[in-house]
Amino acid sequence: MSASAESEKPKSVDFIREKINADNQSGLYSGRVQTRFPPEPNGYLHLGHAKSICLNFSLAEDYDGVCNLRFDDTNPETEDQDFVDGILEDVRWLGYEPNSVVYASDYFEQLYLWAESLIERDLAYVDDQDAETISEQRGGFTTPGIDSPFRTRTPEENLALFRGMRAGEFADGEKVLRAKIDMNHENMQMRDPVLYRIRREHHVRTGTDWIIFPTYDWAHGQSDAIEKVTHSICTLEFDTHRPLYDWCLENLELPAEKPEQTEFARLNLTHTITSKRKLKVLVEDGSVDGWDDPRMPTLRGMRRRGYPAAAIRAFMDHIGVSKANSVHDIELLESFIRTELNRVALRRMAVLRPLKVVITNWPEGQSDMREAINNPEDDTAGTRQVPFSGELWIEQDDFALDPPPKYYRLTIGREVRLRAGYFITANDVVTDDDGNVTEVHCTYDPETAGGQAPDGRKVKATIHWVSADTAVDAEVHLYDRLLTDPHPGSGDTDPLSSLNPNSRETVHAKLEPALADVEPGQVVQFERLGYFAADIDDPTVFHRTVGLRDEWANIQKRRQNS
RNA sequence: UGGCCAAUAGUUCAGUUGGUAGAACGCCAGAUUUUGAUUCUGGAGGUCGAAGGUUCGAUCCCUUCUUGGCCAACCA
Repeated sequence: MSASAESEKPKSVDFIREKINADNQSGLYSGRVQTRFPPEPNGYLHLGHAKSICLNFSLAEDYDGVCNLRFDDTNPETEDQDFVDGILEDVRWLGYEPNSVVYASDYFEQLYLWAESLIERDLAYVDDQDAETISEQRGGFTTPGIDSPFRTRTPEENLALFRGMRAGEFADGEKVLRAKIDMNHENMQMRDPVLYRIRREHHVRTGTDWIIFPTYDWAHGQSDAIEKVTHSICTLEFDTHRPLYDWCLENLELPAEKPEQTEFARLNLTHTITSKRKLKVLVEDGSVDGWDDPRMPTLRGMRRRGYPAAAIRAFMDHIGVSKANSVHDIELLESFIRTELNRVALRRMAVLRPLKVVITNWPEGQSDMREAINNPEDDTAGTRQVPFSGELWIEQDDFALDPPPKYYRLTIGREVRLRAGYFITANDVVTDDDGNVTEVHCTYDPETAGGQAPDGRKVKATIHWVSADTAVDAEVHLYDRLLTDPHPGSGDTDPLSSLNPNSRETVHAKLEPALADVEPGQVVQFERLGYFAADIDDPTVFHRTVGLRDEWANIQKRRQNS
């Protein structure tokens, strides 16, 4: 996974690497490259975070640098230990080991001291007004702000008040510390932003030690500086915070060269939302089974679904980084999933919608073992024995009484191959009262054991099957897009309004016996159907990770459209 | 409404220190195939958002416009 291994042809350099190269050239950080992934532990990680993780960690790898995982735990209201644990687990699952795991809350004392030094230099003041008033005074894009009546307090007064805030002399919300910058600044972020607020809330790590908490703007750049981060990568919406990021750092004594913030466009995918708030709604209203539901774009959801971490990394590497807002097609991600799984997944046979086949010339009561290849892409995967008998399950789709044009599969009078088995010819059917086929009667050719005819005759189709007497029953979940709208939330619609009521279909499948032994979480290919992941908790349940490319489906679609 | 960011095949991105463009995915066709998969080969598909300007020459530089995104939380 190292940069040198996969960059045979000179890969074009993105704007972030361009900047790093320039910084290395100028010696700004003496060649050091340090990044960080800074999630707030208030939810589980999703695809959007994955882009940031891959970017930050691969930057560190490429430049022989360092990347930390830093929990931005500055707001005790929403944060939770479960999220801290879950995030660390997810980062490791994605394939990255942080240089160290750190917390913004580790720096609360330093941050506090720095705030006092700001006050001493008359660069910050305590404001007694409430949030609403402060917001009103901030003005608008075209109207200037208004100075707070408390803006002129002396440093001595402010220092005493700020210490009182820390000591618990004031109620929550009664006072805040604000930077003293410019209430007329064209950038709203610079109109005396709030640096500290009082919040008597239990903090996951500091408990009740602190009742004043730094805001993002006061904590983030300084945390970067304390850790000696060189390149602080964040998403586009923080670009207007950059002047504030710089202002804070320029007014403090730093332990190293000042880090610099660079913004990139976040990842958007068709049919997908990556808003933590919206995902939470889905979890809470029961639209999905939880944060790790296989339909969720969370890392836990994708893991349960069977998405290989390597495929997610390859996808992120492929889409690259830019400053252009973009919506990637989820099919592109899926193609990376298929490419990876095609390489590594064991082939097995499973029938999702079973139709009984009786082989009328099969010797009564005899059973047979067929040898099947485990993975044609990987010789070392070997073969396995699959039991065969006179009663089989095949896919309902693989038999047609009245076949459409170009249908290659089984129909009356036609011979097809059972994969790794025999050639069979359909002769007759049994139907129920409604005329549905419930059983197909076939004859097999004993000469075609293994799937080859000695006389060299060919068949058009090879279909999969499972012997009825040894079949393993399983519940299989088939997934469709969670949201039918390719661009959920566009044009002021509610992103969740296109929730697909049929995003999960459960079928009762028949599996070959070898599938009773899969490991929890293991992904296998059900031949001709797709890739399926054994559930992490209950490996008798399978989730369809992604289907195979399906030329037959395209043919039918085209026929329908014409 | 002010500021910032962006605009190149159907989609997402490369690219050209200014000489009219490439990849991946998708689509189509052929070959191979005991998965209608994989693999391989080929193909279709672009007035490089618009209008002006600078230049021998602009997709690239400049101006204006258009379109989209973000920003006015004691969230991050």
